Amino acid sequence: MTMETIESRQDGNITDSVAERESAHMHTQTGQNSIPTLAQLPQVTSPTTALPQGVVMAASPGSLHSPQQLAEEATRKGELRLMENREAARECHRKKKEYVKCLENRVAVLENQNKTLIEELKALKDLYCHKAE
DNA sequence: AAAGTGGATCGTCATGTAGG
DNA sequence: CCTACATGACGATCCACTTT
Repeated sequence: MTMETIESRQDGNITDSVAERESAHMHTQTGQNSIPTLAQLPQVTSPTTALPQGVVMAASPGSLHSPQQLAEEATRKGELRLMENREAARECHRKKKEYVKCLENRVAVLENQNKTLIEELKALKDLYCHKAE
């Protein structure tokens, strides 16, 4: 792992608040038959998409000439790409987690339905047997 | 108390895909 | 094509819990 990674790592505190947000959202997700696909899950556009400190907008491309300027531009682009992908990964992880929760929810619902149907079937069988006697 | 372990979260890289 | 975005895979780190 790079130094940049280590320095930019965050404590679990942030994830705690995210978990809270997600569980709050879950309670509104009680629709039975429609499990959205991963791609259909809602985007949460966080306000953190602003450029981080230290990432400076480039001058217009036409003003870059020297090798040094080109190198700086390349570095800047690399940093920008990393930052954007970091955001994308966060969002992707969040969506995946939500998707799994949806699936788990669905499993619970189906298990309940199954249980109910089994009981219903048993009751009907009993009824039928008694009538047959 | 220290070491070990498992789960959760995050960041990075590689790759696929859609839109311009 | 090129670019931006989404996502799977993977490794690093943290944290809570258990074992020694």
